[in-house]
Amino acid sequence: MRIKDLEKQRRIKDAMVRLILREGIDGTSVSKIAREAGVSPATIYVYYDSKEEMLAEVFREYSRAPYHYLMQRIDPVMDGSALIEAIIRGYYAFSREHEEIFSFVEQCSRCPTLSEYVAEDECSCTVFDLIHAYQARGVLRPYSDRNLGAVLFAPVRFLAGSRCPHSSGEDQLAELVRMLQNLLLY
Amino acid sequence: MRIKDLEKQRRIKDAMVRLILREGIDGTSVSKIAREAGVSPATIYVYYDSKEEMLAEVFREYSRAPYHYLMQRIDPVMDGSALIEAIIRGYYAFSREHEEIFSFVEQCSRCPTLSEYVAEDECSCTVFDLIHAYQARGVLRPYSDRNLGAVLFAPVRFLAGSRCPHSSGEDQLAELVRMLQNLLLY
Amino acid sequence: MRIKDLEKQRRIKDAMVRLILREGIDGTSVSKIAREAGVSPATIYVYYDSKEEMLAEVFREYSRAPYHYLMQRIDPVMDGSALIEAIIRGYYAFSREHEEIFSFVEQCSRCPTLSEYVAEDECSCTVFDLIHAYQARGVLRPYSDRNLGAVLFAPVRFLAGSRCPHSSGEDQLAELVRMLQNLLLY
Amino acid sequence: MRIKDLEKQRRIKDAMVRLILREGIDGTSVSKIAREAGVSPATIYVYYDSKEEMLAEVFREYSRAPYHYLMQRIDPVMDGSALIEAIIRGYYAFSREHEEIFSFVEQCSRCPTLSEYVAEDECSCTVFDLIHAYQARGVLRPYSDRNLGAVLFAPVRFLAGSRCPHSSGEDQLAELVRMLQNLLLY
DNA sequence: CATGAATGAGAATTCATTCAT
DNA sequence: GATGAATGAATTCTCATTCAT
Repeated sequence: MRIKDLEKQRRIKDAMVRLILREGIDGTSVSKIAREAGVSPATIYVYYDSKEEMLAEVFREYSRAPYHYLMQRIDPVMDGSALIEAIIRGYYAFSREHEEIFSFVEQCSRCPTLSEYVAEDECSCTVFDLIHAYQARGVLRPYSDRNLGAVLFAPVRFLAGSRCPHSSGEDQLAELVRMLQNLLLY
Repeated sequence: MRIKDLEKQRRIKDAMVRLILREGIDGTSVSKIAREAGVSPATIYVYYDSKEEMLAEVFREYSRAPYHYLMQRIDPVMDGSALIEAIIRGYYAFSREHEEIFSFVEQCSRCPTLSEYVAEDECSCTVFDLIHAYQARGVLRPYSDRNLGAVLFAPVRFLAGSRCPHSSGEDQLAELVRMLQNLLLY
Repeated sequence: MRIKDLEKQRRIKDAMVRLILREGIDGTSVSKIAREAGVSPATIYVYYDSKEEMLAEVFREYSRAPYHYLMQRIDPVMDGSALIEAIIRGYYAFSREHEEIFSFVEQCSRCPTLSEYVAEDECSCTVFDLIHAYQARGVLRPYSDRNLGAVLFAPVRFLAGSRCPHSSGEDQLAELVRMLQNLLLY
Repeated sequence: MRIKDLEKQRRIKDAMVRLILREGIDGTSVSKIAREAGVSPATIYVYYDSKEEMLAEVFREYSRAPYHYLMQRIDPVMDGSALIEAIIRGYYAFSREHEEIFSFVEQCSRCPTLSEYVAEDECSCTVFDLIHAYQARGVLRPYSDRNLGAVLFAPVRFLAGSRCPHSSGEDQLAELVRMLQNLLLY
């Protein structure tokens, strides 16, 4: 027997995510994925039981990705101001550097049949562990996790999603950082 | 004759939006819409040239809906604090009362093939006209429109989209209102 | 709209039955049926909800066919001897003249997923009404319906199914007729 | 080594026959058989050249099974009456005790692409050798083999195949035995 | 205007089989 | 001998759309 080719599975996953960025979840078929990945449609079913399961599984996996990326750019000795800046900029940077993953997760989150596979707050939990520490030290105001998530991540998602040509992304982001520092720091 | 026509078109629109809430954009076909609306598939093509155009047209129309709804609940003589509360609560109320429309617009916004049909800021422009007035009067801080939109609407969209059973929506919302009042008012 | 073409439905049914005679139930696919019928595969789904339902429906319909055919060749004033001969020969004649239907029903009857759609005795009930009359008049021995069915029809089915080149079908049949006359008449 | 091989082949055969009872010949695929047998699909091709050949080979083998079973329950010193009873009851008993094999053979017999692999009369030849002896001794009437086969086995096959809940199988069978004794004995 | 019938193209998935180990 | 991976071809079925009435 041939051993399972993890490299092949990666190609399938990448192809899927790339296609979904280009053509949307509803424009992405198993055969297109197969063609893009350079395998036979049947091969995809060696790795996943169905299209739905494939989406769900990859969705689950990639949901954590931005927060993971984020955490690698955060140093726990930062002061509160730097922390907020790092979160905002890190999250935004991820959306730029991993556009396909970002768009993929966004689309899955909005899809009624998929959204229930992933609980948003499980993905971001390590970030919140960190935030809780800053709250405990009296650096960050003690807002609830959901609202913190709402004001920290949702606005960046919005900026990332709706590209606006007549405004510099940098200035935009800098302003947003300031706003959230005002809001969240003592 | 005219009334009957509009009535039929409305049934089609409603059916589509209802279906998309239930089964997602990629689980919604023309025949299903026709069945749900109680018309023939062919009839849909009397009113729209193609599925894509139908989605785009209704997307365009409904994109404005939440902001329109909002404006009806706002009185220009409110003070800044009440204004922010009205915006947050109004937007949230819309997401509750018109769940299908809300979910439909969300899904279309994330779909690469559809999102370009609608420029987000055109939808909310009347709200921003109002906000500009409050900014001019020195009531609201002079943040850029994009960031204002980002912090006012995106967080509510997030709360509306990710139903969280173990937290009172009301408390959540009240806190968010306070946060944004702190952030945006002088 | 075009009106439903009963002629087209007949072509589909005929094509299916013909194919199943030639290639067996497991060698018969929807596309093959469509090609044989000269329609598009999709058209088949205008008339039937699924392949399974199509088989079941036609099976149900054709299960009665041999008995119906039989009854048309029987005259209630026949004596018992002639009745038995007419039943045997009529049933056999059907198997010759409608080979595809005969084989189709046989195959469906043996298929676990289909056989439950049709109760054998409902198909032959009019024949048994007749037989009961002859039994009541003391012409035919009062054997149970199931065993009567078993000895009247099953042997003919067997002869019809296993073509035997080195024996004249006619002599065979004549002997079988005599046997059953001996068995069933007083 | 040898034992292991035969044991594996047996598992494959059993799995196939079991599946065909449950899901019909057209619902039975090589992979399903492999899963049911606990082997790899590829392993099946170690023992058989193709699916078709596997079916044919097992069909050929199992076609003799009921008659073989039968012969073990028959004592050549029985009188004619007992012989007939033994044949009917033995054949019926086989259909009960080896339901899968019985159904498998039935399905294969009706399948145009398989039926030609097996000549029915070769399977039952030892039974007919016996019958011929009884005929020569003037115990059984000298009907032709085909018609004898037709009235002895086909009716039992019919009873075995169409389970009838509202009639005792035992009474049914007893009556059938009597009928055939009347018919075949002097 | 309205429609059910019809369909070519394509969807997801499974098939029988072969390959590489 | 035995296997899981891999696949081209085929499966059932749905899709968006058009046609004829």
